[in-house]
Amino acid sequence: MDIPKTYNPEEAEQKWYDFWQARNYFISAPGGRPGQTSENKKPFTIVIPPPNVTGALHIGHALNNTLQDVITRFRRMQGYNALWVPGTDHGGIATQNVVERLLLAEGKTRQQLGREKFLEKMWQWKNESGDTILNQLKRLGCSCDWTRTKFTMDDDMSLAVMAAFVQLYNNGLIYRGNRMVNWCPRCQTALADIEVEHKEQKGNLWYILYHFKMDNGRSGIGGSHDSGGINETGDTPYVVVATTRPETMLGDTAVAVNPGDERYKIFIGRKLILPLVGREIPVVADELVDPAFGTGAVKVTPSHDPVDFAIAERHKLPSVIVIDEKGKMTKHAGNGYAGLDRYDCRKKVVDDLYAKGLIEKTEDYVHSVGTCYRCHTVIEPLVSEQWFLSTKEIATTAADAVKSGRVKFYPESWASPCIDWLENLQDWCLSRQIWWGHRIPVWYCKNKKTGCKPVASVTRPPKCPVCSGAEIEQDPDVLDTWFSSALWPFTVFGWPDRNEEKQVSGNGGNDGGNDGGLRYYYPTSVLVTGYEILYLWVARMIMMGLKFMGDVPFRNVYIHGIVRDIHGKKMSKSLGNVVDPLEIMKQYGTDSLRFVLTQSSTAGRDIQISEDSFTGARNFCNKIWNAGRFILMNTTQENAPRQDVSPDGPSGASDPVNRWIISRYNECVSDVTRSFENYNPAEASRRLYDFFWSEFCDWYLELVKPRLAPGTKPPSALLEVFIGCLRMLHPIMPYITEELYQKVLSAVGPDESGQNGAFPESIMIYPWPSVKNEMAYPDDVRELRFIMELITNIRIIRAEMNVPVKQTINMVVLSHDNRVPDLIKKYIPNLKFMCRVDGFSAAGTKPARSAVTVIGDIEICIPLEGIIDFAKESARLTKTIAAVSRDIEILGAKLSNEKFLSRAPSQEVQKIRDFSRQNEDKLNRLKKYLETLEGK
RNA sequence: GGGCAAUUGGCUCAGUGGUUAGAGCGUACGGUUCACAUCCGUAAGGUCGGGGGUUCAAAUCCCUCAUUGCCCACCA
Repeated sequence: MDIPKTYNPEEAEQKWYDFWQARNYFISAPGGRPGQTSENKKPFTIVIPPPNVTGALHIGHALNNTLQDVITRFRRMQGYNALWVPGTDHGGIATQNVVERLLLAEGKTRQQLGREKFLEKMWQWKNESGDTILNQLKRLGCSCDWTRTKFTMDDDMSLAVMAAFVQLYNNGLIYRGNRMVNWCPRCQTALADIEVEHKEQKGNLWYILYHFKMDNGRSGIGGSHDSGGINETGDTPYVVVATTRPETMLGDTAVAVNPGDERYKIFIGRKLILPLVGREIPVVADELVDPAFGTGAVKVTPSHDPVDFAIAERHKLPSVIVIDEKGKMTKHAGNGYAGLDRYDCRKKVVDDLYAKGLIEKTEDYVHSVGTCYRCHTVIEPLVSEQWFLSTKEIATTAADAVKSGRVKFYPESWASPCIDWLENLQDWCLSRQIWWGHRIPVWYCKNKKTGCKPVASVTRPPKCPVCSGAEIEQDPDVLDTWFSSALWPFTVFGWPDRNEEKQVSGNGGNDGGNDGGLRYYYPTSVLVTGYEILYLWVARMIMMGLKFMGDVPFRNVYIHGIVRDIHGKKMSKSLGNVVDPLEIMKQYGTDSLRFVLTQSSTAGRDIQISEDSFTGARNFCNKIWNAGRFILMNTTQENAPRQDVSPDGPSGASDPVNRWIISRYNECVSDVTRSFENYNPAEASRRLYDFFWSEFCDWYLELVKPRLAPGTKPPSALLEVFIGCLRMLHPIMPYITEELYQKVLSAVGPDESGQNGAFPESIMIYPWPSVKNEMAYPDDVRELRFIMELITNIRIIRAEMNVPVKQTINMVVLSHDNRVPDLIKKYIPNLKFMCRVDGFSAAGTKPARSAVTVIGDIEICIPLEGIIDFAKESARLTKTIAAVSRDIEILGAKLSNEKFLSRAPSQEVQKIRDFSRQNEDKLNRLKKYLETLEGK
């Protein structure tokens, strides 16, 4: 077969992706995929963390989706009815912002367009570019069931969101209230607490004088202020308050102190005159005030600070709104300030206070300010009427589910932050003052006189259902985009419509995917996601899943980190350190990208990569490719095996080399399977890399070469183990494995029956390799290990003694084992191979027997028998004994080498003696310990 | 202020009580007709952040300190 020297990814990728899709391999229904007879397979389900429709595939998506695909493909091969549900999220504010920016480029705003027209634009944009990221996922090889693709604002999905809202509303868990919320002045909407990002910012702490109202009515401004927080010495006593936001003082309605603070006790209840404004405000006592901060007296601005809001509620203080929803000062800010931007106003207030001598001092102060997670504008806390979800009850249930292990986290360390968050959760502000999203399904009676209560309903009632007559209007706000996301694990399966249907039958019929399979697929098996949306999304899904489905949405959560550049910096366009997965796929192949991401993804930890990382992966692809090339060059229709790995192949059982590689292969299967099952694909990929390259290629293929004389059949293990490796590599590197597998298929050709025997039509549906314990050959493994060590030692000695490669030498091998001569004959039977191993290539004229001569035994021998017998009591101890006894074996080998090294420096000899002594010590201590055990 | 994670060779990372602590990249030396120079062979390079403890045995478990990063919090 004519195979190019290097693997060409681009050629293979599109071809095989189309091939898989054409055969419906990705499709899953409760009864299996179309054309598949129902086999009572267990489901294995993943729902995608839906990327925003705005998204273009970045490296984070690539990591997230590669991991999901690896797990899905693995489980599918393992015999599960594997389903990976794809979809996209409407992305609320983020998406609206994108379109608003586009509009702005045309010089328009959404307000100018109006709600209806603007939404048309949104949909138009969504329809044009919303599939971009899904197509990029296909490029990445994702084996999603595309027939189930969902969008959070699809009609059925929207209805489900409405239904969820109405149910919560009717359960009394959703309420409308005037509360302090995080307001983004740029996005012009409320945000949930979790959507606020806190950033350290340099600022100032201004110490402002608030004078007491004098009995005679004077405000006392202009008095002396040479002392600290309180001044009563002059005729104008005052209190000093510290603030980082002086502009909010215009809305102050009190000054608060801690009730236990002796300094201020006598002032509680007295009146102050608010500087610049002249309003009378009281001094109140509240526990929330920290006496140690600033002066211990705090200004209270109920409208613009959450703590102050709470204080005001307790003390029934009035509130004055001085900042509006655009971040500008209101008319209540007073003359000279109204209409100013909040920061301009801050400056002016400070200037004015200075001018009046009312600022005691200014300190530099670093504090964290809340910013909008979508546009990074500084949040303004504002009181406004919003919809809230009361979370206490459902969050507690969710926390319990995590505590009891109904949801397991990988790594476990993420469980407790999740529990903590749930247990301290404040009510969730659900409403957003934007247009793109699920409009809140609450309807108000237009007839104000009747005083009808608002009604929540999935569909629009024709008239007000309360007074059954008046026109109605819908609440203008939309729901937080994360509300629909929280419902995702069951709405994608058709909730609520099919909630009841399939409960009894369990394994529903094969109706080609019309049935969402809610009860069959839910709870899903695993959620794969980054830790950055643990609270935003994961915790909320658990709450909603338990609320609506009565069970957790997923049994396992695999948390991965974020991808950083090689210096540990976050990737960003402005830093220019972005690794573009599309570019990587183009340059190195999709499999290289997937391999790097899989291999470096230790659960829960960030990974650092640079473009260089992909060179190694590409080389690995090429290694696989060339191993395949070599094997295919030796495979024909006549000599090909037609079954899974077996020692009974034509020349398999008779040759210890094959028994060795089969044993090692079996160990590899066992390890890799366990790693995948434990959600550790990184470990699996490293194990495969090592086995394939360092054992299969470096040793087995080299050992096999001399056995491939023209006219002989290659050992069946050669092809069988190779295919086995391809199968295990397939979840990680789907394309190259399929490409090579297909080449094998055509080399093998159909058997007598006209079929490919045991070989399925695609590696994707080839059942996962099983461990065959009956094919473990520990004796052969031990012997081969010895031979490999021997050959390595010969290489070392040659290199150390600067023996040119082409020069043949006489070697003496010392061993304590008199089977060694036979072993060497057995494994290195002919001259050609010997020369290869030794690095002789051209001048290998001497026969093997004179190149390697074996004599004698080693001198060092410490009796171990007694201890070993005793140690049988404990496997752990046996392991230790094995370790120590091996120390001594190696010591023997080193001492043997010493004889070769006729010019070995005395230093080296000393090293060996030290080593010997250390091991004797180790052994003696162990002996002692064992004796004490025996005594007990 | 609270919490979590990390600290292993020049770099990026594996390694959750037991063989001589591993790999990739980088470095040095040597090698290509015969699957692969996207390759092969060999080497150098680590007192596993510091200190203390538990243990026959510690990179691994405990305590403590240090440094870095992240998350949370009503840092006025």
